[in-house]
Amino acid sequence: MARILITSALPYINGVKHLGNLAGSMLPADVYARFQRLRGHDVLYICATDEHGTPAELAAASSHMDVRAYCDEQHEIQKTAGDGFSLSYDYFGRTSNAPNIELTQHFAAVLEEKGLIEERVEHQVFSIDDDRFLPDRYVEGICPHCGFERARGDQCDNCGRLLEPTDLKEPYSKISGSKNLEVRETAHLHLIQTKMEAKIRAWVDASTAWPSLAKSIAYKWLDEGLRDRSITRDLKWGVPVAKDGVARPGFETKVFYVWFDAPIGYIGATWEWAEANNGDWESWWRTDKGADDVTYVQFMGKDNVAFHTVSFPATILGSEEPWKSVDKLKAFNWLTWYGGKFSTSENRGVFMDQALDILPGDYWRWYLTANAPEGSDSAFTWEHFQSLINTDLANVLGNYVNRILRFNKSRFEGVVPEGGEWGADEDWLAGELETRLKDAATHFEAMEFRKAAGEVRAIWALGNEYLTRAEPWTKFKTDPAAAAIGVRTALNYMTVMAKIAQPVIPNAAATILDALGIAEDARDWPKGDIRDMLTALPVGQSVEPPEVLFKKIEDTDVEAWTERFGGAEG
RNA sequence: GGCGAGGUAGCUCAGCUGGUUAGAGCGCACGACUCAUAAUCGUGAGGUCGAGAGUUCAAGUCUCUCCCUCGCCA
Repeated sequence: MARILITSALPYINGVKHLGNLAGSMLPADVYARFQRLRGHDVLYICATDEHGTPAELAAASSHMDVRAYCDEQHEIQKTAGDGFSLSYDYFGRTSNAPNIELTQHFAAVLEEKGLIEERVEHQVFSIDDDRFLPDRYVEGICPHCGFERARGDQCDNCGRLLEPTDLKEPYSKISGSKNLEVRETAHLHLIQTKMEAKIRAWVDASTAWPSLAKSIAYKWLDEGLRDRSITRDLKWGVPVAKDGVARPGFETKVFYVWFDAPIGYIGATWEWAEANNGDWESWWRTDKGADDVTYVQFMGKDNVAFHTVSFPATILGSEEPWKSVDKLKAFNWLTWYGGKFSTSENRGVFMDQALDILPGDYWRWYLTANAPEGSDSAFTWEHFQSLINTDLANVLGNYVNRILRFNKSRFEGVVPEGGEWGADEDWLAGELETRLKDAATHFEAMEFRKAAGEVRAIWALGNEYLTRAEPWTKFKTDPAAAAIGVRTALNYMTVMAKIAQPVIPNAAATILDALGIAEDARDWPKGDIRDMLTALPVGQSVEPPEVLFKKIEDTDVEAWTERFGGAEG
């Protein structure tokens, strides 16, 4: 039994995530976690909301809420949405909670001891009316180069030149529009990443279990040269710049910058899990305290790769403490909406809560796994969604369950029938299943989700092929015993179909296993002798057809959803 | 504008370090079957791999140029 630590990129607190976010980190992490649990491994799947930073403050302000209260509310909303998709976090924590605050302050202190943090004075724009320092991109004004009127403080959208906020003519606050600004000196802590470059490069070189997408992004950053980056901000909402409860002199009104404390949240959330479950978080994160046998797997979208391959490692490696660092890293491309990006304002795309309004989580889980944006960006379309759901879930899987259970009910009184001899058809089925089962496990293990889903689908289809060969409905007329072996094998096969479906569509799989009377503790990934697998159900056991597993998506549904959420014309 | 990703059957995508008749699923056509959610099973027709040039005995798979799409910086 291996110990596997799994984290999904932390969703930002600001609003419910859309399907692309789900597809690119939380869902595949969950599928992988479920698969590894079924394999009997000791899995810890951790996620959390990333709560600090200016966007959270502004969103709270526009909702006329205290930031903490806003985050409390949003955290619950995201937790609920995750539950709706059956995301099986062992813990869904918060970067604003005490463990993360303590850890963030700890890392800052240790990094400073190692000479990797320096205090430097910067000039930043302060908005008197907003009563706050403005991040560069929240200052706008006229570009000194091209005269564009809404240039940002970091760069001009029109001519593309990089700018400093102080370059802008007639600058104003993007937050309030106020022109009552001034430049103030403010000291900030900087992480001296330049000193870490060689160490990080060596670490990246040594990381073999990363896909090319992750490696190339990491090298791109390293090749361009790391920069020393500010890790504090003049904000109220965040991890206080303090040590042992005492604020650093001159930093009483400053907090750590969100990019520094967010990834530490993986560890913080594990600590939260430990407190809630009487667990030992250090045995997962400290290689000197038992984590040396842990395999750590991270899931993220491609926008997050640099933070996980360079920035966060700078923190971890820089501390020179025995922290666990990532072993396997799975990065996803974008799920696009008809080839373009999801957009709230333009009514393009579906958000997690809306998706659940329409259909249960399993439908989405199947589509997003079978169509995961692994090798390249992948386009969501209603038409594609409709065809995958109807074919794979309703017709191939759902109909199989229905046809065989109903046939069994009308011909064999709804119990696993007795009689008949294992024959050539059963040998054929067992042979096919043996290879496909291995392939499916291999693909799940390798985190190749499209291929894994494809193999699962192939195994489902195999059930229908077997029935075509066995044709119990024909044999029943002349030789009920011959029909019985067909039905009995088909029922046993259904247990395999459902068990391997569990990582992707856990609820539907549970419904099927319930119908077959499979005990909760007997639902692990199928293993052992194939023939045993296909003869395990006790003869005489009652099996009842469940309600329709998956309803079909009608053309009228697609029309209505296109109208509501956008589509080809959106 | 800079950077990145990509352009492979009607659609969504696979194609590792170049090498037999370029693959899958969906869709489509035809056939079979009738237990089942008009479901299922079988067979088949569809691409010369964005365009051009080059390297090579051999290129979708390497090089260059161009066109287009998408994303990030914004």
